Amino acid sequence: MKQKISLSRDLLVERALKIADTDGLDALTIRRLADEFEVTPMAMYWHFANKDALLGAIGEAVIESIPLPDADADLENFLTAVMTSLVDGMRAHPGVATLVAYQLLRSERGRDLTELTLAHLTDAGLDLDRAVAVATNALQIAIMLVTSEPGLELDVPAEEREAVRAQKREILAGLPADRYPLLIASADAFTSCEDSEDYYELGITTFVSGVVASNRKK
Amino acid sequence: MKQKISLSRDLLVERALKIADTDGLDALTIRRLADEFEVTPMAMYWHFANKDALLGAIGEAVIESIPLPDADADLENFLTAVMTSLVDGMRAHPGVATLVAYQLLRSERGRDLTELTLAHLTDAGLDLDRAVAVATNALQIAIMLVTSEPGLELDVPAEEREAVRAQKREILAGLPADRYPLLIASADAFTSCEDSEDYYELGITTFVSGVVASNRKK
DNA sequence: CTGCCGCCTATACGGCGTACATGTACTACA
DNA sequence: TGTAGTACATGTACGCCGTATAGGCGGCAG
Repeated sequence: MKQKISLSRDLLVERALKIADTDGLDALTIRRLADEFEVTPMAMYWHFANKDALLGAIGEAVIESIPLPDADADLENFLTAVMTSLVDGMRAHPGVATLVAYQLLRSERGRDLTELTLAHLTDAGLDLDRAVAVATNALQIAIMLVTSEPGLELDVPAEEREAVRAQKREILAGLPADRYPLLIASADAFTSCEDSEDYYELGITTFVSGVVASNRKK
Repeated sequence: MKQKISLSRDLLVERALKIADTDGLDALTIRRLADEFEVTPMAMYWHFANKDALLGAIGEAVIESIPLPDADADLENFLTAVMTSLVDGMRAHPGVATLVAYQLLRSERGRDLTELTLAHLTDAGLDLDRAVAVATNALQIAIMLVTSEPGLELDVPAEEREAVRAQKREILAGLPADRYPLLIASADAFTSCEDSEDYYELGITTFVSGVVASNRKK
C-alpha cells in the first residue's frame, strides 16, 4: 500500500547495485536499502536470508551481465577476449567487483565462462590442474585490475579520495631527490592513471602473453 | 599497574597482527584488541588516532618485514625475486595482505622496493609511465595471489571454510556432465590447491614472463 | 465467514567505532 | 617537599550496524 510497487528480489538487487555504484559498497546497508523503498529494514529479510545472500545476488547479477566471448579463436585471442569481457562487465560496477569471485561457480554464466576457458587452455596443451590454476588466476586478475585502478581508490569514501591523492603527492614531493629520483619523477603516474584504457590493456596483455609464453616454454 | 607491561604502539600492532592471523581481519576490533590487554577500548585511542591508523600501522609492519632483494640481476630474475619477496612476506600474515597496498609509498621499505623496481624496469627500456604501471601491477598481483590462494578462503570465518568448500564440491558434482565435463573433472583443483608453492610459482612466472615478453615485443 | 499465507512492521539485543569528560600515577621543577 | 604538568587510562554515552523474535494485516481459497 505504501510503496508504489511491490518489492522483489530483482528490484532490491537493482537498487542495491545503484547504491553501491554511487556511494560504495560500505554504504550499502540493510537499513539504507530499506529506506530507499520507505520500508522497515526487516522487510529485506523476507527476500534475502541475510546480508550475505543479498551480496551474493549482487555478485551474480554482475557476472550474469558478462557476455560469453566468441569461442572461435586461438588461445591468445580468446584469453584476451574473456579478460576484456570480465573487465568491462565489472567496470560497470567497480564497487562490487569483489563479490564476483565467490559467484564464479555458483552462477551459470560463471560456469560457462570457466568451462569454455578450460577448454581453450587444455586444447592448447595445458594439463587440467594447470588450466584450472590459470583460469582462476585470470578472473582474480580481472577483478584486481578493476578494484585497484589507480585514481579510483575504491576503499575510500569518495569525498576523501582527492585528499588521499593529495597526501600521496605530498609524500612523494617531500622525498630526498638523490635517493628516490624515479619515485619523484613519477608522482603523477602513481596518483592516477592518465588513460584507463591503457591501464587495462597493459594488465590484460601482460597476463595473456605471460600465459602464452609460459606454455610455449614448457 | 593492572597490566603486566605498559602498552605501546609496537606492542599493540604485534598483538593486533596475532589476532588477525588467528581469527581473521574481521575479528580485529578495537574492543577485542583492548580486551587482550585487559584495558578499556578507549585506551587504544591514545596510541592510534582511529582504527584506520591501527590498520595502517599493521600494513606498515608487514611491508617493513619484506627484505629488499638483490639488485644485481637481469629484469627477469629481479622481478621474480621481488615478487617472491612480496609474496613470502605477506604469506606470513595473509589476513592483512590487503592492508599493504595502501602503505606502499607511505613506508620506507615500500618506497625502496618501488624505486628499485622502477630502476630495473626503466633500465630494461620501459618508459617511466609504463614502468610505474608494471610495478603497481606487480604489487597488486602479489597481494591478490596471497589473498585468494585457493582453499584458504580468507573472507570466510575459518570455521565455515570447510562448509564452503563442501558446498562448492556439491555444486560441481551436481552439474550436467555433458555440458561441464572439465568443470566436473577438476572439482578438486577448484576447492583447494594441492601445492601452494606451485600455485605461487605459476602466478609469479606468468606475470614475470608476461612483462618480459611484452617488453621484447614492443 | 474463516483460515491460511505472503509480505511487512515493531521492538529489542548485542556489537561496532568513537566523541567527550574525567581520573590517576609519575616526573620535573619550585 | 609541595605543586603543576604530562602521559596514559577509565567511564559514559551516541549512533550506526546486522538480525532474532513476535506480531500484524490484506487478499485469496475453502
